Amino acid sequence: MTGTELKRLTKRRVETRRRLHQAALEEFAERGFGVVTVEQVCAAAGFTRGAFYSNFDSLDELFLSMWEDRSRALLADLDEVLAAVDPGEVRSVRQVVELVDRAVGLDDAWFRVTAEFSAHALRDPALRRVMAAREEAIVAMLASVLQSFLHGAGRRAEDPKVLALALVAVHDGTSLQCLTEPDDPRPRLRRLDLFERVVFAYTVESTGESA
Amino acid sequence: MTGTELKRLTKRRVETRRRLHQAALEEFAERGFGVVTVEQVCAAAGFTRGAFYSNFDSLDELFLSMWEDRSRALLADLDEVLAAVDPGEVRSVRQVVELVDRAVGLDDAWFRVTAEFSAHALRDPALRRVMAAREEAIVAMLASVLQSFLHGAGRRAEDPKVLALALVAVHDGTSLQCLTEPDDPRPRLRRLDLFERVVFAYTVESTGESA
DNA sequence: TGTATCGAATACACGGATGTATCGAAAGAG
DNA sequence: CTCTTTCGATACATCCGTGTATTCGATACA
Repeated sequence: MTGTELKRLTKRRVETRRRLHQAALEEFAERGFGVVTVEQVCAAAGFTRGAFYSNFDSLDELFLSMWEDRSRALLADLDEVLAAVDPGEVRSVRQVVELVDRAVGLDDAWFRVTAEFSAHALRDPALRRVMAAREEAIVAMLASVLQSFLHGAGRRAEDPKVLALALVAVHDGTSLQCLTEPDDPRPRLRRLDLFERVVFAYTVESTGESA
Repeated sequence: MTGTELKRLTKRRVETRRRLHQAALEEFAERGFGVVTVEQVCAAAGFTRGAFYSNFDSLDELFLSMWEDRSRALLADLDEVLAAVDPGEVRSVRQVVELVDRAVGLDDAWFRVTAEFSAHALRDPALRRVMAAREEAIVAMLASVLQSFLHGAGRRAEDPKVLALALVAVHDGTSLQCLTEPDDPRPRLRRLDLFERVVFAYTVESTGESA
């Protein structure tokens, strides 16, 4: 695996990469990138380094690949879950907030890994672009789904994207607070409350229908 | 420097530690913890590793020491700056927000280093406590100073600490957005806007005086 | 000024992670 | 079923960072 030459993605290869991704996620979450060695990831995946070097050039590449992959998967999941909701059943802003919060979830391992990814991205323009692209995708999805949910709650966002950006920022900031005090339920409650107030702050009453 | 034995802090020692702290901040911000070696930090500080091992046990210890030290210094600065403001001159929420935002600033290097510190803290209970303590100090300071500023703007927070916690979360989340797109001024503007709306969302009109 | 302590420089030994080159087994094509 | 290709395992050479033990200069103190 040298340079940018594309290897054919046979079934075996795909499976190997999948297991390495998974192992990388676990190891990086548990011990942290920069501490974990190639060999540790391989061991956790049940391989030797031969498999690794046949699939990736460096730990950095594996990290990026893993993060992008899982990032996509999570976004797709979120999209699916929210698409399955009947917008007609949403009656209040509080409901919207709880719905989205539940759908997003709060995965400790993933947040840890993402925190480190962010830290790296702040130093690497290429990674920054990756992060920016992902955020844009989230914002776009949120914006559209929020608008349809808020309709049922009798509200309308003036600029859905700005609202979505605000919610993402709040999500990031409060996640850190939640996971810094993992045994304390209060940050979770404050988070929901803040979500709700922000939604109100960026929406107006939508004249027309609603409860 | 083995174990927890306390070396007497002579002038020379203090100066050496200061330079190592400074060099660590720069190197970690530039290249990232986990990539930087002991030797690189020492070189950046104009020392060899002898000085390092005479003052610290490991890079981790230096990182923690440096972060705590600077963290304290920044908080003290912030306190000083805000204490110098005449609360009587604050007339609007917008002014409060801009004041605090200006005082906090947005130091790229410091944010990078803190991002990595957070990532580590999510894995290490001892570091988590350090972070929590610092957050508490910030919140306490913000809460008190906000209350006095808001008074001039004709508003009053029901629970100043909750407001402060919300603002800290918003600050963290939006900082990431700002530094992810360093050349785009819009995140900065959105940030101020979000601050302002959150302040309104967590305060009520204070009957009595004000403009 | 002489002496003792302190602190940073230097030298060295060790471990361990990386990446490559080679081999053998398993999967896939005809 | 055979032949070919692919891919992971193994072995090896190399490099680099660490931490310690020792030295030597500087600084404080009497």
